[in-house]
Amino acid sequence: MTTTPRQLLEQQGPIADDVVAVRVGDRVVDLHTPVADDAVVTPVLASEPAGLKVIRHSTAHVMADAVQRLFPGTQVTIGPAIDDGFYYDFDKKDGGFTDHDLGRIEDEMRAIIKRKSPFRREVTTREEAIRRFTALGEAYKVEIIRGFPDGEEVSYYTHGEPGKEWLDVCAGPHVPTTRHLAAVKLTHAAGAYWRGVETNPMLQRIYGTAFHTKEALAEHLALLEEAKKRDHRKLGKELELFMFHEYAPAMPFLLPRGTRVMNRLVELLRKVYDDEGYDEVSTPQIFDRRLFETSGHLPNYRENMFFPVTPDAIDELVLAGRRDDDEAKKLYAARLSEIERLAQKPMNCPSHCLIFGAKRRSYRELPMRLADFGRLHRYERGGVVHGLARVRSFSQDDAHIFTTEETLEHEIEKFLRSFYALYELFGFTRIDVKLATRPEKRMGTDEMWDQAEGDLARALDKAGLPFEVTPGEGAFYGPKLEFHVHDALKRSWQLGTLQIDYALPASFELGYIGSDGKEHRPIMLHRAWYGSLERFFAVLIEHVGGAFPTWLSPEQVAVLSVNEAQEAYGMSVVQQLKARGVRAYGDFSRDKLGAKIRNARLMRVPYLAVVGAKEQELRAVTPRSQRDGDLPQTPLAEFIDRVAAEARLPSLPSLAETREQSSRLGAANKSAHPPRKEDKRRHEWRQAAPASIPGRTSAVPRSASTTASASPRSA
RNA sequence: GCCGACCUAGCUCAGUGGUAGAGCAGCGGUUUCGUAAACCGCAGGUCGUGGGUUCAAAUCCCAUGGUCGGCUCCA
Repeated sequence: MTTTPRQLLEQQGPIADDVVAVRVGDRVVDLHTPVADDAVVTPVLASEPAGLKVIRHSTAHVMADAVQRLFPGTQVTIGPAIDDGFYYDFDKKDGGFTDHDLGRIEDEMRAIIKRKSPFRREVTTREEAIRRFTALGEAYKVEIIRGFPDGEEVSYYTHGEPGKEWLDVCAGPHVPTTRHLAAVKLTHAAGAYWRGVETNPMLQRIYGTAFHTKEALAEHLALLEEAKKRDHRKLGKELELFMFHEYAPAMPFLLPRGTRVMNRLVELLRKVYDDEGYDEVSTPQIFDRRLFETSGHLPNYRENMFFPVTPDAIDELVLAGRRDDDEAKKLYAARLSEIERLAQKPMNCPSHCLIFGAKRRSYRELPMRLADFGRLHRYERGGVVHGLARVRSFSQDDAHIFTTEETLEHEIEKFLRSFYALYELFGFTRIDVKLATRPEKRMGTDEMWDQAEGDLARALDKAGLPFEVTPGEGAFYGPKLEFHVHDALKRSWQLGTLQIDYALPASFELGYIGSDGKEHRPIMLHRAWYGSLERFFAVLIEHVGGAFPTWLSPEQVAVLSVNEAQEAYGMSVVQQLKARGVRAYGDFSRDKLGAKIRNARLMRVPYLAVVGAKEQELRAVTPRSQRDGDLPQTPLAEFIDRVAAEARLPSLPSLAETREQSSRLGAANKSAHPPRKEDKRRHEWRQAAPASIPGRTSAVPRSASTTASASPRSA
């Protein structure tokens, strides 16, 4: 094979400037990699995703080159293209890279790019490559090459002026020359373990991004800025939804406005629970350790648990420690173990097993669905906590379903249908499904795991849901279905989950009497739709940019007076709204109307109702909607009817309706609610389905220039 | 937990060895005003905390808490 794609393309005519590689079958290769003489090659353009990937990977090489020029002695490791850019990991002798360093590196990269040197590919033997990189002092590269099978060819790439080429082991492909690297930006530096293993040395990673044009790069950076404005931590502070304090790190305080939203989220679920046969329970926070020995949490989950200690236990330990005789040493050891006598619950499942096991159960009681909004505490290491999305104290829409083999499949189906109906209601359309299989640390037999993993995979197939298998990521008691949704900055968070558990019913020796009069063991499902309420709240805040739909909003109407003469009328408007269950407040301060509007808009109040002299006289209001802007003056009674209707808790479509939906799960952007019958007047209000969240259009204030761009999906 | 950065008034941020600042919010007054910020004044900080260096520390050094970006780990 001596023919290059460049030659093949040239036979078809001159090669366009923006061709960075070619596609041969499924492979993307560069223009100078030899291919079969009769290969069918199609150009890969700089602007298409595959082309951008080539550009970014090539940029990573140039960055590594720049780093080694500026910081001699720094070793290179790996540097792949990733979703929105690339990174390269370095072993730098004296600590990490500063922001100042990043600027210098970027300048150096521009200088390298300006020289327009070609990327060249060479092939050598494994042994020769090892010799070559050993001579360069690149220990990590040598380790990588040693990992290749014996006798395998090794390709490497160079760029740069002759005699000063920069060299990297690499499968490619790369752009023809550095000329194609038009727009480059280094974003941040961070530590990363070599090969991602915590016990390996910490390397220094630089993240960057690159595009085919400067305009595309600028657009991407603007998008990131826009996304940062939706960060739930920022909005949580601005909108007074929640706060943190260093006296309770990573444990959120939900403020009045945030609590109102959360309560609505829970109210909605309680209604669904009623429809679907769940029974809510409430269980203790602190247990004797024996519970978690039985459940397997102590052997498998201890590192994530808090252990409360009584003052007696501490005092006795201190006293025993003060004495210095043999008996005291024995006493001390005994007291020390007492310290861990109590444990704060990290999950609800053990309590629910106790409830199930508390009396003789009949098959007639199954499926038994126990729901629990109880607060959980999990010790999380300092570096992993993240706003409301990863906390140490949280609650879940947790429920455990005790079921028979026969009804298991039906229960899973029911879970999936309601899950998708719920998420569609909130406007989440991009949901990644993962099937997490048996971890190393686990309970139960392999047969149980085979069974449970198979059950879940079959249920997904039956629902027509594409999913990814993540081996070893399951819970210690059973495999998990995980439902992941992205935040504003495209970080993916697991929200809902469904887990099949054969292990805990066995550990707790749970049983029920079947219709045959014999004792049988139930199967347990652990399930949550929202997952952690706090995390769901975080993702929801970012999804809607702080502008909640009316039914969820902490305040639904702000009544604004034009001047003090309307205060009495305004107060009566607020009272009448409240009487109809609408969360309303009045702003009768001496501010100008413009200022009142600004304040209410900043707090994302869905409806403003302006009352001036005209409105007072006509018993009317002039509304303005967060979503639709100014609305015509409306009689008060009509306004109240309208808002009260929109403020009501939405209902999930019935199971029959969702059956149809579940067959098109993942279909984008369809409203859960068909448009209602509208009369003329309603039409003026530009009715949208009240329950669906307009995340893509009005989630950020209208004044923002790139309204749609803040959506994580549109990037 | 690891690597790096950051922490100044309620919030957003200036201030890099020599007397702690601004805007907004708050409070007091003036203004009564029609769709995104009226005007004047007042008050507010042992510069996260604890040590150290120095004649002198918000500023330099060490420790510690918290936060942020990643890594690892998870709802």
